[in-house]
Amino acid sequence: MVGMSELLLPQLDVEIPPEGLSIGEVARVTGVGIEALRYYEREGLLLDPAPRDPGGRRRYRAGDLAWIAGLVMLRETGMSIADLRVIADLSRREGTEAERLAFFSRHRERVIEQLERTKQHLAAIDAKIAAYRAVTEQEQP
Amino acid sequence: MVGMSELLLPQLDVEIPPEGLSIGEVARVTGVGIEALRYYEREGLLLDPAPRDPGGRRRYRAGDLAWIAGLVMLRETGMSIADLRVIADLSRREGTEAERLAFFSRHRERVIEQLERTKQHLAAIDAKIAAYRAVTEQEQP
DNA sequence: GTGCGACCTGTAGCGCGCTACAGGTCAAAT
DNA sequence: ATTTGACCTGTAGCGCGCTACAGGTCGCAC
Repeated sequence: MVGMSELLLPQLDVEIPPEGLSIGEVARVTGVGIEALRYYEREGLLLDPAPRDPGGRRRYRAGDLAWIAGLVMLRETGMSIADLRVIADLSRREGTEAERLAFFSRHRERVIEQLERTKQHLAAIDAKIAAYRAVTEQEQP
Repeated sequence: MVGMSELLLPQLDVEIPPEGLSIGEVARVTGVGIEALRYYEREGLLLDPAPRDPGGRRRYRAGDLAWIAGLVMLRETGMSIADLRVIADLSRREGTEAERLAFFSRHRERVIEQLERTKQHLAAIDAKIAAYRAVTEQEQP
C-alpha cells in the first residue's frame, strides 16, 4: 500500500538534501511562516514533532513537507485548525481509515458548496463590473 | 441610469411591506445576525445608517436589503470589512465610478485566483478520498 | 575567540469579525 | 396598568489563527 501523504502534495518539487530542510527553508518553499510552523507542531497538527538535528534544530524530510503541503491545502479550503488536529490524530492511529474517509468526504461536500456559491458570486461581480464599465465608457468614450 | 445596488442582489425575493422590515426580519432573510447588522452600520458599511421609525427602531427598505445582500456576497468571497467600507465610501460619492470599477476588478481577480486554487485542492481531496475508498473497500468487501 | 545569523523555548499580544451583556425604551396584547 | 418581547445604545469580551517578543543556544566564518 502506497503512503497517503504524497497524495496530499501539490507537487512541491524541491530538492531535499538527505539531512532534510531547516525550518526557514520549509517556510520559504511552503509559504507557511516559521512561527506558524512551530505553532502547527505545538498544536499537534503534524504527524510527529519534526525530528531534530544534534543541536536541537528541526529538520524536515520529504514526508514532513508533503504533510505540511496537505495542511496548507486543507487550510486554504477553509478547514479549521481544530479539524486539522482531528485528522492528524486519526492519521496517527491505524485502522481509522473509514473515519478519515468520512471526514474527508464531509469536507469535500463543504468545499463543493463553497465553490458553487463562489461561482455564483463571481457571476454577480462580473455583472456589476460590466455595468460600471458601461457607465464609465459612456462618460469617457 | 439604473441603480447599481440591485445588481448586487442575488434575488432575495421577499415581500417587503411599505413600512420596511425590522432588524430581526432582515436577520432572518439575509442570514446576517442582528448584532452583525448593527455592527455593519456602526462600521459604515451601509450607504446610510438604516432609517428609523418614530420609535427609533431601524426599518429596512428594499434598497437597504439589496445592499446588505451585496455585502454578504462580497464577504463570502473573502472581502474584508475594511474593503467593504472603502466601497461603501466610494458608493456614497458621485463620480467615483471608475474607482469602483477598479476596485471590483481587483476583487474579481482575487476571487478567480481563489476559485482556481480551490478547484485544484478539490481534485486533490477527491484523489485522497478515492485512495481511502479503495483501502476501506478492500478491507471490507 | 568573536561575530553573526539562524535557530531554540517560553509567553504574551494582536487583528479580525463578530457576540454578548447590561440597562433601558417602546408598542401592542391582556 | 402591567406584562411581554422586540428593539435600542453603549461597552466589553471572545475565538481564531497566528505573530511578536525576550532571552538564550548553536555553528560557521573570520
